[in-house]
Order: sequence, then C-alpha cells, then structure tokens
Amino acid sequence: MGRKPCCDKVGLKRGPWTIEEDHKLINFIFNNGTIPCWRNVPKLAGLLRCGKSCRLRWINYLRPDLKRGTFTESEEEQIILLHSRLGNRWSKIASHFPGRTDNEIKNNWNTKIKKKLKLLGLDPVTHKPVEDAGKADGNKKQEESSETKSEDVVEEIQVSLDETNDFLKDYEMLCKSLELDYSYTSSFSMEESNNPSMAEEEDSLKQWVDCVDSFLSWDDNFIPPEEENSFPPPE
DNA sequence: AAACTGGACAACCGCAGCCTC
DNA sequence: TGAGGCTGCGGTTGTCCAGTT
Repeated sequence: MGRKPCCDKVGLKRGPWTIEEDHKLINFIFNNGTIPCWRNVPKLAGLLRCGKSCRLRWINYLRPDLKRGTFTESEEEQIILLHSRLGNRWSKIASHFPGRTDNEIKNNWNTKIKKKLKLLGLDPVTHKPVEDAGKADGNKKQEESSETKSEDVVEEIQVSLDETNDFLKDYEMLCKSLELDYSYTSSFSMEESNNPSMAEEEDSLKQWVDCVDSFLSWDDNFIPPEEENSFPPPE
C-alpha cells in the first residue's frame, strides 16, 4: 500500500539553497554532463538534499541558459495568448520562451498577468470578457445594497469592453506572428556535449561559470571545491 | 524606528504518467 | 499484466524585501 517517499527525508536539508550547495551542484553537473538519475545526485555531489530538490534547483535557477529578469511586455502578451490555447500547462508554455522556466512563468501569471487581465475585463481562466461575472457581481452588490448600479460603473464596464476588443485584435496579430516562430529549441543541452563544437561549448560554459560566480557573489568564508575538478568536464 | 502589508519568487508537496522488471 | 520506481508537472506555501503606516 502506498508508495515510498521519493527520498529518505530524515536528515535532509530543506529551505533556501546556500551558495556552497549551488556550487556543489553546478560542479557535479559539469563534471558528469548528463544526469540519468537525479535520485543519485545528492549523494554523489555531497548534498544533503533530495534528488527532486536538486533537479528543481538546477532547472529553475542554475541552468546556464536561463534568461532571468522581468518579463517584457511582448513576452507577457505571448504568455496570455499561449495560456488561452494551452491553459495551465506551464511547461508547454515555457517551451516557447528561451531561457524561461515554467515556474517563472507560473509565478508571473499568478502575480501580474492575472491582475492585468482582470483590469482589462477578461476572465483569466476563460480569457473571455467577464460580462457575466460583472452581472453576477452586480447582483451581489444588489443583495448587499438595494441601490442600483451607478452610471459610472456602467461606463467603466463599457471602457473595459472596448479595451478588451483592442486586446483581442492584438491577439490575432500575435497568433499570426507566433505561427511563424514556433520552432524554438533550447540553446543549451547536456545531451549535446558530444558534438564537434565541444570546445566552443566549453568556452561558453566557462564564461557562464564566471558569470554565475559573480551573481552568486561568493562570500569570503566559502572556499570553492578543488579548482582542478571544476573544469573542464571529463571526456 | 518599528510594525504591518503586499508583491515577487524560490521551494515544497503530491499526483500523473511513463518505464522497467 | 500489474506493482513499484522515477521524473515531470501544476498547485500551493514559505520567505524575503520594499513600501507604507
């Protein structure tokens, strides 16, 4: 009955990752290339985390091809469009955005885009104008108070609907442009590490390590693992 | 200056689906 | 064929931090 937990949680560390843990994970992945089994990663990398946590950390934060930073206006519009087609399938949506993770897009949706759509009078779930919801809201207000809706409210809804129409037109345009530009493949893949341009790959990875080092901003007390093991990856 | 609040995002949890034995 | 293991995914929670009172 029931399944064993994915890992033995006793003695495992939880919560935010430290710089030292990040470095251990990065070094392990660079030294080993592909990760056939995340379950073994913590043990082999010397981390007191479960494999699942390591995978998540790598995918959402440490991967070299991550873009990071705030979403642009056009990115947000594309997310809205894709969400209208795909629903909450964040990984599918994320596959259309180089360097963006499903978690990042999901967070952005929940904190920003949802509100944006509501302001435009669109239902974030159905992507349709919330006329019905407005009526329902109106009824609710009627229940709360026998006062009828003021003209201001009606005007506000009308403006909202006009904006919605404009927005839907933009949708159509975005659709057309996206149809031409759906062929994204990740610019970085561990599986590709055997290709002829390995040297170039190493150079770019080296640059990335420097970059990571800078943004992780090593604290003075932490001594990175043995330099000779950190790079390059074994053949 | 301290307490409070809300936004942003990192991380965790549990389930579904695929794969292997 | 079904049970169990593993990964990936989506929902939710926790934590940090900036702005406000």
